Amino acid sequence: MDASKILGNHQLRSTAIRRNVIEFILNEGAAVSHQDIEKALPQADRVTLYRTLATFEEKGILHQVLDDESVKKYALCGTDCGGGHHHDDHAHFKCEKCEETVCLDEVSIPAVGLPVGYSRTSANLLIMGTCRACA
Amino acid sequence: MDASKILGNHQLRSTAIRRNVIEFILNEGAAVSHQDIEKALPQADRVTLYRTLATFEEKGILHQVLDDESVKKYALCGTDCGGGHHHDDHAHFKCEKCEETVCLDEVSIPAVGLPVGYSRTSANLLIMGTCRACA
DNA sequence: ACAATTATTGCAACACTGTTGCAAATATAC
DNA sequence: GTATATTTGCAACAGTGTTGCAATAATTGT
Repeated sequence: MDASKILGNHQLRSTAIRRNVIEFILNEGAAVSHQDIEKALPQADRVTLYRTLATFEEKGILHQVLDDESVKKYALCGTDCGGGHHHDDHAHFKCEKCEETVCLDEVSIPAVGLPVGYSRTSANLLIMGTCRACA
Repeated sequence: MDASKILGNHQLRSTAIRRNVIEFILNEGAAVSHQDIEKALPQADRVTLYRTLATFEEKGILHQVLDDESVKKYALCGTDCGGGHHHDDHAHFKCEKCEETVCLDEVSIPAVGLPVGYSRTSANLLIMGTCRACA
C-alpha cells in the first residue's frame, strides 16, 4: 500500500506532508496521536497536521480510536471505510505496559441488550490489559 | 442518598463545593464533564473543581466515562467501587440527539476473544445511538 | 512545458483545558 | 474554642485545538 495511491483514491492532492503522515502511520502499526506525528515530523506545521488529520478522517482514510487519556488517536481505516461513513466496528486494545493502542480488526464489537427505547448506530470498545509483546 | 453522607463514607471533609458537586451529579442523571460542573457552579474555582473531581475519582465516588469527544466525563460509581479500585465494567450510552451520556449499569461489557498473548484487565464500551427520550 | 485554477500550507493570534506552588481559609478533633 | 490538617482560591504556566489570511504548491487544460 503506497501513500500517494491512498491519497489519489480519496481525491486528495499528493503533498509531502500528507505522504509523510500516511507513511508514519503505516510504519507505526499502533494508533497515533497528533503529538506522535508532530514529534515524528518536526518540519511540519502543527496546524497543518491538525487539518491533515481532520481531512483524512473526513475522507475515510483514518478513523478515531477512543483512548483512556483524553487525547485523540487515529488509525488507518480498513478498505470498507468510505468518505464520511466509517465502518470501524472493531475493538481496540491498549497495553498498559507499552501504552500502545492497536486495532483488533478481527474482534468485532458484540451486540449487547440495550434497554427498551434505545437504539444503536455505532459503538466503541476499548480493552485494556497486556499485549503479547509485554506479557 | 445524601451528599455529606457520601463524603463521610469516603473519609472526605464535607465542604460546600463538594456537596454541590455531588448534588449536581445526582440530579443530572447523565455523565458530566468538568465544564458542565463549572457552568452549574460558577462560584466555584476552576482549579478546585479539577481537584475535587480527581479526589472523588481516587476515593471511588466517581468513575470516568469514555466519551467520543476528548473531554473527560464522570459518573457516580456504584456501591462496589472502593478507593482506587473501580468496578465499572458496565457499558455507557451516548445519545446522538440530546448528547447525554448515561451509564447502562445493567449492561456489562461482554468478554471477547482476544488474540493469543493478549490479556484483559479492564474495558470500556461506549455505544452511540438514540436514547428512549429522543427516539 | 506553461499559465490558470484550486487546494494546501504556514503563520499569527487566540480560546480552552488542565496543572503546580503557595498563602489564606475552613472543617474536624480535642 | 483552639490546634491541626485539609481544602480552597489565586496567579502563573504548559499543552491542545481552532480560525483567518496570505503565500505556496499541486493539478488541469492547453
